[in-house]
Amino acid sequence: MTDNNTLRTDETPRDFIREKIAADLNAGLNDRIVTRFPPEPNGYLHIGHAKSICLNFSVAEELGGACNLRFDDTNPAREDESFIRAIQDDLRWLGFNWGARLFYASDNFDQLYEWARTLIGNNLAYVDDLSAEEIRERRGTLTEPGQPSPYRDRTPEESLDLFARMRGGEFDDGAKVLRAKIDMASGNINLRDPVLYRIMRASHPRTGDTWCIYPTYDFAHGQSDAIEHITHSLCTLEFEDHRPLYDWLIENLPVPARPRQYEFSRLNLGYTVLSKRRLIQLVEDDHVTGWDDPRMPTLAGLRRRGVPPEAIRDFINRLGITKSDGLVEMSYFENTIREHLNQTAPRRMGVIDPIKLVIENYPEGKTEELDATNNPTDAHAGMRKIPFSRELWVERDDYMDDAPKKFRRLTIGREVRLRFAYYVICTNVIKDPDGNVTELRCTYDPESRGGDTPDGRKVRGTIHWVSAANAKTAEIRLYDHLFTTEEPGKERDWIEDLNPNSLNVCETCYVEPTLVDAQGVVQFERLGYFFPDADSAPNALVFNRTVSLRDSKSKD
RNA sequence: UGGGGCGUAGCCAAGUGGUAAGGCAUCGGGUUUUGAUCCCGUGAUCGCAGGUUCGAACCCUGCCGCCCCAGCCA
Repeated sequence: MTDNNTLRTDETPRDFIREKIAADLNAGLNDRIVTRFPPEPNGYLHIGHAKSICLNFSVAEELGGACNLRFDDTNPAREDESFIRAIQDDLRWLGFNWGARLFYASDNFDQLYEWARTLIGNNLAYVDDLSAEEIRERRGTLTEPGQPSPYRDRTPEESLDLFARMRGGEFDDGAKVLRAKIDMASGNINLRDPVLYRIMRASHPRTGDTWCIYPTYDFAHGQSDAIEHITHSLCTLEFEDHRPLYDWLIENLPVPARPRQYEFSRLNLGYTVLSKRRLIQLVEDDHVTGWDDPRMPTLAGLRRRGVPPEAIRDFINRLGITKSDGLVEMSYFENTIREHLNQTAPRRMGVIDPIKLVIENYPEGKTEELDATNNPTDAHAGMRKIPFSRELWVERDDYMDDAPKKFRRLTIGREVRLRFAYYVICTNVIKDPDGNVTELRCTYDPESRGGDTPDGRKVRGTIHWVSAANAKTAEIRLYDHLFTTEEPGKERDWIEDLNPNSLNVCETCYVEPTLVDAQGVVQFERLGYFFPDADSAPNALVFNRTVSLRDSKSKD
């Protein structure tokens, strides 16, 4: 790809971010690129994060630079060690590596504290005794300027003393904060004396009880970037109007580097939610089984569902990087998943909603082995043997009474092909007292073994099947969108848009015997792609439907 | 009504003054032992209105619409 010492600035950049970085490089502003991915360990990574991850890591790799993983762990009240581990697992699974470049904002707590003192000493920050509510009341509104705190003109000496005592634990949580002294009348509310430090007695996953004051994200982020010598701090649009604050801090502090921040729009996907707050609520209120519930848009959920990491990266790359917000169709993502799985997933047969099919003229007790291709799109995938016998399981909706002309499957008198096997004609159906079909009776043409006949006659449909005597029972979990609307919360409370039918567990399904030790994603022919769930065991198979196959029959 | 952004076909998105890439979807058609795959074809004058220019999606002006910001969250 790229040799480490060559900056690839000659190629046409793929997006405006890469374009700007190339310009910075060509202008001699940097001689090496360092980016970073800075998650807060208060939840799992989701596909929206994948956009930032792919951008930050890929840009660095393309330019022979480096990308740091930094946990922005400035709020111990919400952060947890388990998330730190999970985030790293997900990142590795996605295919990115940070080597030894693992950092924490908390690594910088001592430095940050000293820099806070620097600001105070230079009369650029002060300790404020106002309560959170009083600060809010004086912040002003979008159209009215804020009012200065009565403590704003406290001397640096007094603030320094108070700040040290805040650290020393003399004051209650929330009793005092450290604020930057910028401009209470600024149109940019982030510049109206933002809080830099707050008192919070919470045990920190990394620093334990060493501190009872913690820097806010706004104070920690830019300085952490500078300490790590990040050259390009790539983040999402909502931080665009924090940039003036970050720049102000960088200009007023003796930092070792000047990172440049560029912003891009975050990913929005239809029929799901990608906000940390909402995902946390789904997990905590048990609307899903956990962060790795296959319906979740988390990387852990997608992994459990069977989505290959390559498909996620490909999807992200196809979207591009811009500053315009949009809503990407879920079907676009699904299509990308299919594209990858179509190339790689071995084909198998399985019946989700089984109905017995008996071939009346096939010898009882006979079993034969038939040849089946493992993947018609991959010549190297080879063949396998599948057992065939008199009694089979077929899909319930592959039979229909009084079927219309376009129906290409089983109905009395119409000949269809059993995939890789024989031509059969349905001669009779058996129904229960309620009129439900319980069994299909057919006859087969022995000449059609393998799926072709010597006379070359055509058949309009091909259906999948599993030999009843040899089938393995499996539970198959079918997933639908987590929400019933493309934009949850647009018309009402987003929780009300949850799809009550997002999970459909089919407990008695039959799959071909080769599936007892299935490891990766397989395609059940005509149905979709399926992945063994974490709950699956050889004697109790469980498959998750990763995604269905495209289906044009519903459109005629 | 303050500040910061965005607005090119249903969706994503190229385009940076010279006469609208590409992908996905849609709709036709072909191939096919998965109604899958694959192959071919199919759509926009660029939010609106003015202006500058021989010429504008790209420059200027004025509107309109959408998103973000009033956490001691990130």
